[in-house]
Amino acid sequence: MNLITNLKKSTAQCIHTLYGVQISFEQVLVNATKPEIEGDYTIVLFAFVKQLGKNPDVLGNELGNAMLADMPNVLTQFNIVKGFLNFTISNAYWFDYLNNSDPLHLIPSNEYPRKMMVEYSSPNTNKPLHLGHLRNNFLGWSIAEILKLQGHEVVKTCIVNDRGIHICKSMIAWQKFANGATPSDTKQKGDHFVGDYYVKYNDAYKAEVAELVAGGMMQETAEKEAPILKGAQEMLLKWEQGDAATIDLWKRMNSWVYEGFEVTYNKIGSDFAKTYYESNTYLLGKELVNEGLNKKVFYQKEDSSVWIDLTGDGLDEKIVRRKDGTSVYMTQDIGLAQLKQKEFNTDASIYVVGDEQNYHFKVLKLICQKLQLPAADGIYHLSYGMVELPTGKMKSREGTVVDADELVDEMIEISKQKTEALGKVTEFTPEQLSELYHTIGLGALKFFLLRVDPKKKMIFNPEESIDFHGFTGPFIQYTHARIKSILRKTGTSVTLTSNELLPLEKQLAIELSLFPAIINEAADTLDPSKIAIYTFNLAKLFNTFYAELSIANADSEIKKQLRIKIGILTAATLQKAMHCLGIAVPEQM
RNA sequence: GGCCUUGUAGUAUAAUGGAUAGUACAUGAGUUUCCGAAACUCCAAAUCCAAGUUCGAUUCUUGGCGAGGCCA
Repeated sequence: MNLITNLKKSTAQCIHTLYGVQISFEQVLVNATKPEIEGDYTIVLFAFVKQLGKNPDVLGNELGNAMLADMPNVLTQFNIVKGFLNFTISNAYWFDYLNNSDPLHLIPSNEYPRKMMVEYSSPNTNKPLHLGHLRNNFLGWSIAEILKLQGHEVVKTCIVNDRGIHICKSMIAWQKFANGATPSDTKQKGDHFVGDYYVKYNDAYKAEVAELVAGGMMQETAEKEAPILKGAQEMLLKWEQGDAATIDLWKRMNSWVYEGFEVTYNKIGSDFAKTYYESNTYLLGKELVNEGLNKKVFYQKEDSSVWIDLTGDGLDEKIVRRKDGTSVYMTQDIGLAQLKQKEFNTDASIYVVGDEQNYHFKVLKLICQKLQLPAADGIYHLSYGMVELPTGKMKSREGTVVDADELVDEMIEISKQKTEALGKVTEFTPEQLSELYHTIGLGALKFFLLRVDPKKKMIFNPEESIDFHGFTGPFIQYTHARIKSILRKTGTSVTLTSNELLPLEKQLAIELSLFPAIINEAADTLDPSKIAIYTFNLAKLFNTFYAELSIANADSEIKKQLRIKIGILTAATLQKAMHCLGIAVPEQM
């Protein structure tokens, strides 16, 4: 029951009755009319002009009149400008829309709910979360909420990269340099504590390499022969053999990291129905390789390594088992995909992973399809761009990362300062205040990371603090708080009686009516930035409306009732939309 | 070397092939006796280059230049 869809259908229908030509309603282009031109919605005629061999003005007139007759209660008039057919929508339509809209049911219920999995976050247990992880976490959480709002069932999962040579590096550094120290000894968060040893490993490694080179060794050889690297490699072997002491140390250090992660996840609001650990899943997929060989999806080379030939699909040949029988990342991922499918049986599975793995996921999906794994077609890669510094890529090895915990704390601190400076919130308890600072600080941060198209890489300048004005989270939070403040004074029970709408009132009704379509678009394209942009436009429009027209002191009681309803719907829409971005909106700020 | 992504005002961003390329920050000029100024109003400023397809190209195609990534 969406107006734009109805306009498209009517267009297709009228063209059919007028000229006997069948066109699909989806190819009709309907836009919002430019503000300078009279009308609300515009149909672009050019496409049909050619197809029907008609002059645009003649076609526009015939089509316009036919559509007026077809939708008499909705359309009041039309005009034609240079091949654009502009319709004015009746006030009665918008009045009905406002009158019938329920702030608790802004999104129509879904006739085809599905079960979807969103896998996101993917932390490493050798370092704390950084800004790139935040983008990942916010995107994953947001997509999950958007899908939920559409009525789907969503399972959030996380795969933790808790094994491998990089983990052994921080382990060996801890053995060598820590003297048995623990996070509680140094009063550090466990993930930061372990991350520091990862950095220490790299410092020691560099020093050892330099020393070997000074002793006359070739740089390349030195990089392979550094004792601390040898130690880490040995440790990995022991880990794989199940050596008790190694496993103990590994468990101990990982538990420190998980304690730290939990604090961060709580603070930023990430949660998971199930967490998978690579240490449990890295051997998965082995039997799938044999199965693939039997099905002739894979083939074996003379050295007994196993491959898949994807050249027919425009890709390369890809190895799935090395000649020594060990598996590769791809094999594990196929195995994990199968396991997740067994455990949750979802219709679709969305992986939130950086764009450096675009190729990997293309291959993963293709292999799963060729192996005919169930739901292989439902694999989607939500690919997002790197967050870079003005100086280039962030590297945790070199300590050039924007730490997630530090950034979050800084944002909370800034929101505290700004709130105190404005001095508007006076009767809050200390607990309420600290919750408010958290809401605003995280709102600014989340909005900042989600307002950009995910696939674009973004540059973050730590020197410039994240804004609180303009296209930002706090701007929208402020708009919401202001509406709520007014509604507290006017009350929220309303009866609408008049069809008359001023231009700004109508514009708001139009903007509000777009919300369900925006949610669908964001879900279809896996792009929360669509919602951020919409939310900003709605808030901005309301602020203009608010500056122009009084609500509580409206000229008449009729107008007051109408504007209160607009306020109620705007606040509810802002709240829902922001929730989709993982951002809370305060009642006061 | 092969493949993928990307290039819009000083900066950051938007635009299913459609009207005069939208918005924010920063800059400049204004708006508080009235519902919350974290707000509102106004000024100035941009599609990397070249060809092609089209009634129409920021968008599609090809080539060049720049940035980033993946596979060896």
